[in-house]
Parts: sequence; structure tokens; C-alpha cells
Amino acid sequence: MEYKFSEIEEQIKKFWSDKNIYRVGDAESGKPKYYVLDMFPYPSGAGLHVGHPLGYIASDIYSRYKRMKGFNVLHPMGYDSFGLPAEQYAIQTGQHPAITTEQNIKRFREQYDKMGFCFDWSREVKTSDPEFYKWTQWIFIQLFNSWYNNSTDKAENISSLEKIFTTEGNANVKAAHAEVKIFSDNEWKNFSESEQQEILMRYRLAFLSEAYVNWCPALGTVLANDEVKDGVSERGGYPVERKLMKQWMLRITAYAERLLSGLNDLQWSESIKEAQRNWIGRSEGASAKFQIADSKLQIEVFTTRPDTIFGVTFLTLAPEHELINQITPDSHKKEVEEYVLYAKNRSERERMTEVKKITGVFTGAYAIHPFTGKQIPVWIGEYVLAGYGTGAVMGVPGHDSRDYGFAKYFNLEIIEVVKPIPDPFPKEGRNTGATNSLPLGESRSGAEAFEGEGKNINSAFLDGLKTADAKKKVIDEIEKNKIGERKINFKLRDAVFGRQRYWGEPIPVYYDENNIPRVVDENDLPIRLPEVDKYLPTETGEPPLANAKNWKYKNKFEFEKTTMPGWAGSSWYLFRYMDPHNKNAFAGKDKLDYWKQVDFYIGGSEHATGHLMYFRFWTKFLKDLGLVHIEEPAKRLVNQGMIQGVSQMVYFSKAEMKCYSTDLLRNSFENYNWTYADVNLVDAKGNLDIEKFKSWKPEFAEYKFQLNEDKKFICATAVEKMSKSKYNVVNPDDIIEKYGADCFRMYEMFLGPVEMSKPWDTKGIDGVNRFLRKLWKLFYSDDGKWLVTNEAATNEELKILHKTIKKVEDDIEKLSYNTSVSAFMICVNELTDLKCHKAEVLKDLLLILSPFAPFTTEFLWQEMKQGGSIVTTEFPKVREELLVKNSFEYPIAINGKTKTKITFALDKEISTIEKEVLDMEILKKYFEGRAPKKIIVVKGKMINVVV
RNA sequence: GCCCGGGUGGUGGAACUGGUAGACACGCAGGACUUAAAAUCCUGUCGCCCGAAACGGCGGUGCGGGUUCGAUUCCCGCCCCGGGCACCA
Repeated sequence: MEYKFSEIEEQIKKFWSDKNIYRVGDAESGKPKYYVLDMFPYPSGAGLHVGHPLGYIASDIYSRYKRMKGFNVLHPMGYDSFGLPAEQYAIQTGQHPAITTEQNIKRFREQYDKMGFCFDWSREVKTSDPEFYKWTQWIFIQLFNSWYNNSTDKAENISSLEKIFTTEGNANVKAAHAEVKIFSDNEWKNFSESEQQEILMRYRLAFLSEAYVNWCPALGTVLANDEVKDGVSERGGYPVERKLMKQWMLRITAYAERLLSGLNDLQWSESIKEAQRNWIGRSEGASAKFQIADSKLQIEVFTTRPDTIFGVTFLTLAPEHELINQITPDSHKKEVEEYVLYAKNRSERERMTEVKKITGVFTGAYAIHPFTGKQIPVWIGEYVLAGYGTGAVMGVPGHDSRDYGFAKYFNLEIIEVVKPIPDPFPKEGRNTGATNSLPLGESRSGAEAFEGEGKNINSAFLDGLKTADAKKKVIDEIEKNKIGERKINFKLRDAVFGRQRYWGEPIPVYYDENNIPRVVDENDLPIRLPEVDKYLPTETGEPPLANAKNWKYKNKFEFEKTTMPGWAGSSWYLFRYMDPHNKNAFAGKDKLDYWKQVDFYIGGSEHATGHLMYFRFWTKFLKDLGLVHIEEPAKRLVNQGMIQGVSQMVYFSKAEMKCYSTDLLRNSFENYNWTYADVNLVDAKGNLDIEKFKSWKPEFAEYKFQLNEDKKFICATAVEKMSKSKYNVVNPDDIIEKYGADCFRMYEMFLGPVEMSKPWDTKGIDGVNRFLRKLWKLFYSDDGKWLVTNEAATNEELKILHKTIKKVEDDIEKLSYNTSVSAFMICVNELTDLKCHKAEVLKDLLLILSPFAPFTTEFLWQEMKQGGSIVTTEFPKVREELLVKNSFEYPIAINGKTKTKITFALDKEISTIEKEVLDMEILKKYFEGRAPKKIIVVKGKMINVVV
């Protein structure tokens, strides 16, 4: 019988679906749980390319393996189906994004099914489904109704805060909040309703706030920080500018400390953890207030180097700083206003690309140094960011490179206050670890700012102290004199949550008769996305939802018109899979208790600072409310690498109207132009199908094609990202059609470690294809006879089998799938050599191979009449006793170079081995008459003789 | 600039915790089968040198040093590639 994978796949697919084999139960299964999750895909119109399934295959193998190991495995799939592309398409064509999205989901589903993934589709979720976004809105309401209590270090209901305000005011409240004035209980009671609500808004975890946001005019919406890369939008690459806008935001900064410390215990890749640490950007230091001369005003700065305070020669304010107007004397108003205007009109992009450019202006005002009493000038500079710290810095040009650059440029005073301590034990050729340290005796004059640690000079009471001690001492002084306080700052900013877009979850907020924002009643959820006749903003610049007719809460109140960002639904979806059809809660308590958290999460590293941050934030929030019992959503995270494309290029000369086979050009490429050729027009050996190329790119129809000596036309290649525009996309459907799903799955794994990026090269797939055919031949002869016998297996055969079981088991745990595929190949090669067709061996081989090649193994399992399904059968146990070795072939090295091999029993005395080795005749010639100095015997490893 | 990864044959990659570098494949070369092709099977395949062959010699894991009986693996200093962050006080 021939190996006809497409028939097998059809038959087995039906077998599984008839048996409902992938249906996953909950606690009643009586088994320990294991939760494997793939990152939520956005169903794009392009479908999947060969790179996407990499992670899915890896998680699928793991899920199948865990299931065979006795776990109740949850391995669900769904869609993050709100998003920009469908909406952009809607704007262009008028087609409702829901329709486009549905079509794309259908296509994704077809592709998933072909690959034989063990998803339990009865648990499928879609973020754009009202049954799903009802709970996204519900969580938003909880965020709105919560504040973060820094004393208990958790989120609490806003009512507890109101109670405190009523009994004692806000003076002693430790909370994450925007700037508020201190008020007493009586004052609170006398505030109007809207004043009270205005204050509460400054404490809520979901809040409306006026802030500088990333505005993207081309997309017509604001973006969160992680959605902006290099000053342009991550999606589409459109310019982004800073704009002051009233926006819904989430107070993720309240969780900064927990988001940071929680990283330590996670089994995530170091690079992702580092990316998150940098993004959170915790720094310790102090705030200090500088009095403005002849004024009651003070300017507060934040610094991580309070020990350098005696080196302060100026202050710099961000152009957006709110005190600028008040401190600037009339004499300097004009220049200052001009400068502020200039800075304001510079886009984020310009600012970023011109980082080196130094700009600034003197305000005309002076501040008083809190310790020396000296007057120092107050400047405005673009290098100071409004959103970080206090928006003002103390200029220490001696010990900060930016301050140094600024001072040099504007000719401001520079004072040295920290001297580096020379390394007393300099190690030759070694990095001492100290940054910027100078060799002993070298002077610092004319050098740049020294940013390292050292000893204080020119610093009054700090003189002679080492940096760490000076910091401590100066902060004590600062606090004692009420100049400022010890402070921790974070780079992390609150997340902009509203989007001026149509295709997203409506924010469940309305505005009452006093225009106070209120969340809707939970019983009114979901607030459905209304129909609109066009998806663009209104003529008055309102978001698309303002186009909806008769869309009012309780028929009279205006709804909020912005929608939630793409990452809203994906911030909590892990819980919905546990209980996807629950009508009364986002997930039932019993389900949450059983499934707890994701044990194994797999997805791309591009989500390091976006999704993975919000995902953790929402989980922590839900935990604070007692709704879930876990602090972190995913214990172990693996980032699959990218599968790159191999682009094919044709070199040509326009003048000659001629294309050249690449091997003819050698080193003269620069004299020619090139153009992409679709990878599908090039055969496995790099040979271009010229006729097809001509009809694909008609502008080359009249060109001559210069072939090489073998009468071939060879394309140049480059490894690049797989993308439509590079014509290097390989579609998994084509591969599956040609080689079958099992072969596709195994080949993707065989390509290399899951975490690494690598180019897709279809050529290599033949190796895996041959392997599957060889496997088949252990079961069927060429003329279709069933070969499997019930003969007892020999020791040698069992050894081969159990060696493979052990290897595969270890490899799966380590996700080293490429080496398990090798192990299978070795096993089948060895069994083929022994002509082994014994059921005893083959049955276990099928079992261990089944997570990789589920279709073929299930088919053969059924042919072997083993009963049940291979999917639900137990993973075979290694019989270690078969693998015990009693002798070892030692490599014998002379001075570390292997010369020969000798076998010794493993329990042989080392001293006996030493003696025997030294007496060996073949080794004598290597000694060249010298007496061996030393012999090293490492049991079971090797022997080395030193002469 | 800073922070993470990574660099091994023509190609993808393997090598436990410092112990035989190049497993397993692809490709290539040669051969068998065939009228022929496909498929399949066999042999060889890191480089150089000697040789009829060797279970001969030398070199070799980006480069230069070091530690060690022994280094792809550990340490120091560089180079290159990929990714992230980027005036964060």
C-alpha cells in the first residue's frame, strides 16, 4: 500500500471529529491541569504564511505530549478580531468590518484545520463578539470603580476612598493618582458633585485626563506608547505628533513596582524580561525644590544623583513646563514664547532624529541653590521631557553628559564635584567594570562629564564621601530641610485607552446631565457597537461612533464616542477560554480555580512591551479584586523565532534590455539593476522559469535572458522578512498539498530550535518526506503487504526504541524538537537496517511520534488494531535497564588530541586502566621516547595522556 | 550610544555540567536498478598535506589573547549580524 497522506489526513480528521477527540473537560476529568496558550492572532486578510505556524506546531506538540503524560490539557484558539486593517478596508470599500473579519476568520480556521492542531474549538472566542466584549467592558467598569491604595498595595473599590475623604480628607491617603490639592473632610463635603467627581477621576484606574498623547493624523487616532516605533505608528508607519487631548487612560503606573518585581520569578526569556524592565524604567533618587529668586514659586526637580547637587549651575525646564509663563520676566517673554512655540511644533519624529541637536533658551529667571544660596539661571531645553519626573532637571554639567553638552553650547559654568576613585588593583587586559574611569594621575580638565561613581569634592558637607554615602547623606539633609524627599521614578507612562476609531469595543461610559462621565449599569452590558453609515470621523472631527443615529444611553445620555484599543480584549482572554460560554461572569469561579493560569505561553517577541505588559497588569488588577487567584498570567513564555523568506532577484541592464543569470556577473553587480522574482517562479535549484516571469512582469517581455553554461538562469537570493512586497511568501497550504500536514509539521520543527529565526527553504523538506516513507515501509511492503508481526523483539531492537523514547522525551521538555526529529530518523534508519517489523517496537514508536505526525501515526495505530485513539493513549515509559551500558569505548588523547579508541568495562578500576593504557604498544610512537608525565581518566568520557 | 540574542562545512543545524567538533538532514559527486526518467538503494563529502589505503600528519567552531591535562563551551579585549530601547535626569 502506498503512503497517500491526503487520503489518510481526510480519513483521520473525520475519525477525530466523530469521536470529538479534542473536547477538553474541566475539573471533573480528575486529572491535573495543564494550560497551553498561543498568542491571540489577529485574523488578517493575507492568511497564514509558512512562518506563522511555527509557534502553533510547537505548542501543539507540547499539548499532545502533555496529554499523553496524563494531564488534562487546555489548548484553545480564538481571534483578536477587532483591529485597524478591517476598518481601513471598511473605509475604502464601505464593507462592514464584521463581514471582512468573519471571512478572514473562516480562512484562518481552514488553514488551522489542515495542520491538524488539537484545539478544542468548542472554546473558540472572538474579541469582537458581544458575548466576549461584554466582559471586556465589564472589566473596564471595575477599573473605573477602583483606585490603587499604596498602603495595602492593591486596587480597592472607589467607595473606600470616598469614605476616607468624608471622614478625614485626602491628606493621609497614599494612592496612585494624578496631581490633587490637599483637602479636609469638611472641604470634601462642601465640594459640588462635579468637583467631587473631578477629584475622584484623579484616583480612578480608568480615568479621563488631559495629557500629551501620540496623535496619528493619518490613522485619525491616538496611540499608546508601545504602538509608536521611531516616531511613526507601528501599524502603517505614519508620522505621530504630540497633542494635548482629553483621553481615557489606564493607570498602569500604579502597578509599576509589581510589574517589575514579578518578573523575577517568571520563566520567560531574559530578553523579554529585560525589555520590560527597561520599559518600566525604575530609578531611585530624590526630588528637590529650588526657590525662584524674588518669587514665591518653586521648581521641583528629580535626580538620581542628589550627591552632585553642589555641581548644579543651572536648571532646565521642559518646554511644556507649566511655570514657564509665571517665572519669565517681561524682558525675556518674546524669546521664550518663540522657543516654546518652536518646540511645540516639532513632531516626535523630528525630536528623535535630531537628538544630538542642542536647543534652548534662557528664561531670565534665577533660582536659589538650596544649600549654597547662590543664584543659578533657569533655562528651557528640549532635552528635558515633560512626561518624566517633574519635567525639570538640575543642570550638573560636570557629571551628566546632556547637561554638559547644554552647558558647553550655551557657555554655562561647569563645576567638578565627584572625583573618580582609581582602581587599586587594575587587572591587565581586563575591564574594571567602572564606567568612564580614568587611569591614575590623569587630570580631568577638558574631559567630558564624568558620570561614574567616586568621591565628592567641592561639596561642603559631602566632601570626601563615596557616591553611595553622599547620596544617603544629602537625601537626609534634603528631607531634614524640607527641600524635597527620597523618590522613585518610573519611565512607564499611563496607557492611553481611547481610540478615535470604529472597530473596537465601545467604552461603557455615558455623560450625565451635568456632563459628568459615568459608567453604565452592569445590567446594560454589552453596549453594542452601533451601526454607522460611514467609518470616518464626522465633519466636526468627532470619532466615527458619532455618526451613529439614535445612539443614546437610556435614550437621553450621550455615550462616550471613542472605542477601546486593540489590546483590550487580549489583556484578559486567557480567562475566557476557561469558561467561554458563561453568561454570568467572565469565567466561573470553579473554572478559574481549576485552570488558574497559563502554564506555557508561546508567541512572538514583538509583544514584549505591549500585550505582555497589559496582560500582566489586568491579571494583577483582577487578582486585587479577588476575582482570580494568580498574580501572573503566564508562568513560562517562549518566543518563537521568525521564519524568514528567501527572496529571489533577477539582475538586468535596462540599456541592454538584457537579464543575466547571477553566476555570470561575479563581482560586477553594482553595474546592474535588480528586481524581485516571485519565489514560486524559481525551482528548487534557483533556476528561473523565464516564460512565467515574463508574463508575470510584462515589462520584461522583450528582454533577452543570458543563460549560464548549464543553460540555466540562476537568480540571486537574499534572506529577508517574509512579506508580500518581497514576493517571497510561501504558503503552508501549498506545502501541505504537496507533502502532507505531518511532513510540514515535522519539517518546520526540523529546521532548528523554536526560538531561533531561520530562513524557509523548501528544498530540505525532502529529508522529512523520505523519513515518513521509510517509516511507512516498516509497516507495508512495496506491494502493499502488511509486514507487522507479533514476534518478540530482540534486545537490540528494544534498545534502539528506548534510547529514542528517552531522547524524545527529554527533547520535548526542552522544546528541542529539531533534535527529536533527528532521533526519529536515526531510530527508523536503524530499525530498517535490522528489518524490524515487530508490533512490540512499532507500537511504541508510533506513540512517541504521534505529537509530531498525528495523522500518519493515528492511521497506522488503527491499522495495528490497537483500539481507541492514539491521541488519548499513554506515552510509553522508558525502560532504563535496557540502556545501562557496561563498557565504554574511550577516546585516547595525547596532549588533548584524540589518537585512538579502546574499550574498557565501566566498572574497571581507574588505576588498572591507567596502567593498561600506558603499556599499550600503539601509543608508544606518540611518546617519542618521552616518559608520560600524567594520565587523566574520566570515567565514561575519555582518557588523556600528557607527555 | 545602551541593553539583549547570535556567529560552527556549500546550506539548515548537532555536541550532556569543560571531555571524540560537524550528529541528523539538504545539496553535491560517483555508482546500482531502469530503454529512459521519477522513485529507491549504496558510497563519498570541513580544509590542506602524504599516500594504494590507513582506525596517517597538520590546521580548523568570527578575530586576538588567557585559564586548563583538555575550550564551540569559562575569562578578557575586539569584529560582524539580528532584535529591542533611545535626550528617562
